[in-house]
Amino acid sequence: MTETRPVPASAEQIAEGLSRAIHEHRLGPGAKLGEDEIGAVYGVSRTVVRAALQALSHQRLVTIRRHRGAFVAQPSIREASEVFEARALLEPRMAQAAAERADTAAIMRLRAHIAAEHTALAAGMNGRSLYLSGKFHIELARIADQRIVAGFVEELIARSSLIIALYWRRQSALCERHAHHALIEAVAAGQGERAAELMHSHLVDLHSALDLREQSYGPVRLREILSRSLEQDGEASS
Amino acid sequence: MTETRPVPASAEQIAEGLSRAIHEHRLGPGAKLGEDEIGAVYGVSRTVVRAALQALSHQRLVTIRRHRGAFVAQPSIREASEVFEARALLEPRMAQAAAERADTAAIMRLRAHIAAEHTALAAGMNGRSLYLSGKFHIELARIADQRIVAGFVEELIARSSLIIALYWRRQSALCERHAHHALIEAVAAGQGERAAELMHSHLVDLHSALDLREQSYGPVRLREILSRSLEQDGEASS
DNA sequence: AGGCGCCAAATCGTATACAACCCAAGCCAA
DNA sequence: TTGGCTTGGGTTGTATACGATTTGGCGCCT
Repeated sequence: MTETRPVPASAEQIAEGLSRAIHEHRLGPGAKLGEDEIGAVYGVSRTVVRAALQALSHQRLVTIRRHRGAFVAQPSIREASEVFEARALLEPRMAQAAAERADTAAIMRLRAHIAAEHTALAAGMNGRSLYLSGKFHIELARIADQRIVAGFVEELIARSSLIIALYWRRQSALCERHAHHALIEAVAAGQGERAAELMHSHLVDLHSALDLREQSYGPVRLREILSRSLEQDGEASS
Repeated sequence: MTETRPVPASAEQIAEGLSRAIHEHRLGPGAKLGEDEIGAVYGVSRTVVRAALQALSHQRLVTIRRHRGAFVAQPSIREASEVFEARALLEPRMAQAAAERADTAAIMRLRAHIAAEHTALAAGMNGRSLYLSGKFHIELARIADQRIVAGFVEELIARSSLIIALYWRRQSALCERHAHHALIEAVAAGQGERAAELMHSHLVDLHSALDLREQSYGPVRLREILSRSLEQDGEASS
C-alpha cells in the first residue's frame, strides 16, 4: 500500500484525480471530502485543495456547504431529468456535426475508446468502463469541433455519472456497446442525420434506464442520507 | 470619490460586482484585475478575492495566467463565433419552452425588464442597457424552467458581453428593442414556434452585427495586444 | 429513563507571512 | 545607439496561524 505521496500536486491535478474517482464510482454521492485528508494524500496544504474543490463545485460535481465541508454532489431527481434533457438537446447535434467532420484519425480514436471500454468491462472493472463510456461521448463532442458546446457536454456527462450512481436500475451495460458501435458506424459513413437519431435514442434509452420516481427509497437513498464516508483505496494500474 | 469600503464582502458578492462591471463595460477585455487592489476595494484579504477570481475564470469571464495575474478575458474570433452558434442552438428552444409555460407574472417580469432597458437607454447609460438586455435573455431562459440549460445560457450571455466589447460594429441598439418586443408578444400569446423563430433571427442578427473578420486590426485589436492596464474609473450612480 | 444544554474536538473560513516568480528600469559592453 | 544582462520592486503561489462554527458526547435536570 502506498502510504503517503510526498510529491506535491497542483490544484488541477487534484481536481482531475477526484473527478476520476467520482467518474469511476470509487467516490459515491454524498461522500465527505475533507480538506486536510485530501491535502495529506496529495502532499499540499489546504489552500490548494480548496481551489480544487471550488473548481469541482463550479462543475456541480461537488457541493460545498458553509462551515460543513465539501461532499460529492447528490443530484436531485429533477436535476437528473434536466441533465438528460439537456444532453438530448445538445448531443444529437454534436453527433451530426461529428459525422460530417470526422476524419480517419478521429474514427480510429473512437474505435480505440470502444476497445478500451470492452477490455475494462471484460476485466470486471465496471467503474472504469463507465468512465470510458463517458469519454466516448466527450470524444465525439470534441470531434464535432465546437469547443463550447463540447465543454457543456463534458459537464453534463460528469453529472450523469453521479446520476447513474444514484438512480441506475438495470445491470446490463450491453446496450451501451451496441449503441456506441452503431454510432461509430454512422459517423464513419458520414451519415449525420442517422448519427443524430442514434444518439437521441441512445440518450432516451439511458434516461429510461433510470429510476426517477419520487418515492424510490431504495438502499441508494439510504446511503445518501446516512452519508458514510465509504473510503475505497484500490490503486488502479498506473 | 468614495475612498474605501471598510465593510467586508463575500467571494460571491465580489464575483457579482466584477461580473456586473464587465457586463456594463466598465471593465474592458484585457483589463488587469490585481488581487490587492480588489481586496482593498472590498475590504477583504487576497484569499477571498482569489476565490472570486477563480469563480469568474471558471465562467470564462476572466483569464488567469500563472504568476501573472487575472485579466478580463478576450474571446478570440473563433470563440466568439462558437458562443453565438451555441446560443443559436440553445436559446430558440428556451424561447419556445418559455412561450409554452409563461404565466402572467412571468410576462410582467419580462415587460418590466424591457421598460428598465428603455429607461437606461434614454438616460444614456449604454452599459446598463446592455446589461439589462442580457438579463432579458436570462429571464426568458429561467421562465423556460430548465435550470441547467438556463445556466449555460447565462454563461454564454456573459461571454457575449465581452464579445460585443471587442467586436461590435453597429452603433444602433434599436434592433434590440424591436426584437425583444416581438419576442414578448409571441411569448405572451403562447406561440412557441414563432418565439423560437424570432429568437433565432434575433441571434443571427446579433452575430452578423459583429466584425469577426480575421484581419480586423482596428483599434480594438491593438488594445488587445498592447494590453495596457487601461483603468476606467467613472463611478456609476449608486 | 429520556430530554436538554453545555463543553470539547474537529473542521472550515479568513488573514497573514514568506517564497517564487515576472517585469521593467538601469547598466555595461559592443 | 543598441543589445543583453543584472537587479530591484511588485505581484502571485503556497503554507501556516488563528478565529468561527458545527457536531457529537457527556452530564444534569426533570
